Amino acid sequence: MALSEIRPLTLSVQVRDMLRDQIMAGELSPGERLTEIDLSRRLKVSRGPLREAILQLTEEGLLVKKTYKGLRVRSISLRELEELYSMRTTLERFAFKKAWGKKTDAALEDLRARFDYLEQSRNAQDISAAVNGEIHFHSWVYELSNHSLLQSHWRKLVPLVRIYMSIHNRQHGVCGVFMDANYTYLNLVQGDDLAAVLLHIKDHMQKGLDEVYASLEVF
Amino acid sequence: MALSEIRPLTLSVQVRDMLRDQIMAGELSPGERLTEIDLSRRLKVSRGPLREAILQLTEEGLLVKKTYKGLRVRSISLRELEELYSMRTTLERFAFKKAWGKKTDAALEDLRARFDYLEQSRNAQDISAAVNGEIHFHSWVYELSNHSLLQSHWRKLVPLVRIYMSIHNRQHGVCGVFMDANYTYLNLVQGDDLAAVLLHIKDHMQKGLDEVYASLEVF
DNA sequence: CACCAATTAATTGTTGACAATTTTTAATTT
DNA sequence: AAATTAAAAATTGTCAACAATTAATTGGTG
Repeated sequence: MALSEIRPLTLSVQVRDMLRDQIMAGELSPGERLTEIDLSRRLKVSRGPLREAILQLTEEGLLVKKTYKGLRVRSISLRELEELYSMRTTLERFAFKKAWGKKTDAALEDLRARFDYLEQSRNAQDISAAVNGEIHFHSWVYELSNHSLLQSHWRKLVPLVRIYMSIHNRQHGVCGVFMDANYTYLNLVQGDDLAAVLLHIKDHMQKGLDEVYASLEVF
Repeated sequence: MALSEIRPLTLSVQVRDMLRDQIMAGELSPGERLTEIDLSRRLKVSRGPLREAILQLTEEGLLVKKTYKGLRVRSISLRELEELYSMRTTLERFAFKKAWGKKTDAALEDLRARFDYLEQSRNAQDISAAVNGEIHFHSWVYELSNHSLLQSHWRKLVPLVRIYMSIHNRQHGVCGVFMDANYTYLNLVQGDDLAAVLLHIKDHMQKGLDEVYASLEVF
């Protein structure tokens, strides 16, 4: 078994992860103005590592920064929503093309396990766990593709996906038609028809987009 | 005319751009170990903004950082090369699907201008300008697609593309079969057959990959 | 001479103070 | 009272010193 090297947890990565969680949990609302001084006081950390954390979250698209002006939690627009879904469709279809030849029994067993975890979290009404589960479920194909550049682009997308999912879940509750689509997804992937999977992804994404569109009408 | 807001040039962005240029010009060779102290002395800047610059270049994939261990200029592998080209194929085909309906005479005129600039730079044997020109030429479709998320993923890819191009050019000189492919590309884009463009991109990328593969044999 | 341990040096991570810039407040004028 | 300007407070950007960790050196031992 290959041990992955562990590195010391620097403050800046701890702060980064902490802030990311808070943003995705909605404790810092979209559009909200943040100040470094306040954050450093609340997190009990000096501004050096805090600024490094902020810089990374800015690159991830969770924060927006303007020189000498300040810092805001990213707010979302319908346009960005549409872009996110079309981008994800493209990458996920590409991932399946790359991964299809690498399917093994063990890999499929892994996917079923991820599905079970997701189902469990949704049944337990645990929003945070459900979002994590959904991400983990859909990460499967990216990992199987064994394409590290593609994986890094998927990781770049994940924070946005999480934001949108948490919005969706807050509006609709954790139970929804999403789960049916995931079930179809699981069955198709276990089958032999790559084209059907690719088609389903397109439909599934479109359905998700329509749902969140409807949620946002309220705003 | 809409004026784009200008922001003060902070040290960290100046340092970031400076370092990126040096890496892409090959003045800092792949695999080379860098120390913050040395860099801060040479750039006459304290380590604060330097570290922010380093962090960003790390996110871009130009540098590799390990906690408490140090910093290296990213080195490249054949595997990463293959990944880069397949990723770029996927994104560029997606961009064309999005952009195809937005083609106008003005946009095509713009593309021709980018082609002319590229041709000029190559004829002048100016490697740096040629790489810039190639990037600018291929950025056209991403800009036309009007898909900002896609554009940000393309920007994420650009630094790697530049590295590979500069390697290619150093081995082959600035004149090569690339230019023929670009000419075909230009003509196809001016035509009406989207499918032909998509197919050409796949072929073009494969050709570029094969060429660079051959270059790397020497190593 | 090779090998190991302890010590020293060098490097990265963190901190608090200071400078540059922006925002807010207060005073002044019309 | 509204608008303008000047002072101040607050915030972001930068710096230099200190702590934590790693790499290099030295000295001893078989």
